[in-house]
Amino acid sequence: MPTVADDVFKALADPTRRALFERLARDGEQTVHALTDHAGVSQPTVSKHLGILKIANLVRDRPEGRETYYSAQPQALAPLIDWMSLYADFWRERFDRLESLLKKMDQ
Amino acid sequence: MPTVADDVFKALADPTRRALFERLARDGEQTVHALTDHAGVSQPTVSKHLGILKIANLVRDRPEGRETYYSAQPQALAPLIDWMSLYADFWRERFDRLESLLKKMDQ
DNA sequence: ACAATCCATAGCCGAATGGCTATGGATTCA
DNA sequence: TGAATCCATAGCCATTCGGCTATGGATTGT
Repeated sequence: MPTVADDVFKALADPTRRALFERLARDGEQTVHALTDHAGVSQPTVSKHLGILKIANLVRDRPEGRETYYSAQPQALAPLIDWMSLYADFWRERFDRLESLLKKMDQ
Repeated sequence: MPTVADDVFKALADPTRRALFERLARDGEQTVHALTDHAGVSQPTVSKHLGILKIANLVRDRPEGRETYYSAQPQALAPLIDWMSLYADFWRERFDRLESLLKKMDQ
């Protein structure tokens, strides 16, 4: 059953990609070069990971001259929220807050 | 950055494993044999996947005679919620800022 | 104009992944 | 007791994955 959530789950399954996403979410839009400086892997590897994150809509790119600025798109986490909502009986409070935030941001 | 969330993300990255978890969460505790009947893969493959889910604490096994009953442990999703909540906070900040800005502009 | 920088793509490689069959121990049934 | 069932493990194989270097187009700086 390949779903929409599949790309997102797979994209976030790798620690390097999660770190890239985390950094973009925390520190805001930045270039591939800036990301590479802190990623601990080569620039082509960073580019490849960003490509996978982009397919999952977790990041967005904004080319500007010879540079490309990437930024996080946390709304792309929504499919995960949807999927987990089926099993979320336990942490109901935390979850409700998160979900309503996402819906607000989606508008 | 290998975190606690890593096992959970990796475990859920595979569609077959997600389907197993979904079925256990939806229909409750059941044997490997019952799971195999609906998984579309062989029994050893199901067992292997269950092993990975178990390492991530997403399922629990209860041997009984020659059978083994598995059940879902949705609490194991908590690390994912926690991870995502980091970005919920991030969103709320920005959202709150935007909201207050809009109010100011409205005056 | 030339040199340097940024980044994406291509191509390679070893390790991990997800599937299978074969097997065998443990249990249950006839 | 003997046959059948349940399930985990082992071992195999093809594919995917995550890293690298090499390269080259585009842009920017000198």
